[in-house]
Amino acid sequence: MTFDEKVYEIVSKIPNGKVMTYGGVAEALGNNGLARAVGNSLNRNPNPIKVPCHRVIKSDGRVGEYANGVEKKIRLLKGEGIVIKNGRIPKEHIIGM
DNA sequence: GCTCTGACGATTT
DNA sequence: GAAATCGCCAGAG
Repeated sequence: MTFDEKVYEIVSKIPNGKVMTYGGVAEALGNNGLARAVGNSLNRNPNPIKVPCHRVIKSDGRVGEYANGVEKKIRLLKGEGIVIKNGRIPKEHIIGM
């Protein structure tokens, strides 16, 4: 299992209507501050269907970036019931806090 | 094996 | 609150 595989596994475990920070995914992997590496793996986005990469946001609550387009990412999140305020997501939606 | 680069994080000013 | 700085790990050249 490569690093990317682990990332996809964690991200695919995120329930509908909830989101997780890059740092949160990193912690779930067993490491702590490798948020960049997590986002990097998602950036290659090998399987955008299996892995809801749009449910992964920054620790600040902002959606961060998206290979498909930030606007698209926000739209998907809103479509799942996520409430975005001023481009930021309430921590209530974030898992692991 | 070294050196960038990157969907980031936390601290400090 | 916003901008700048340093640190972080993984992949590509």
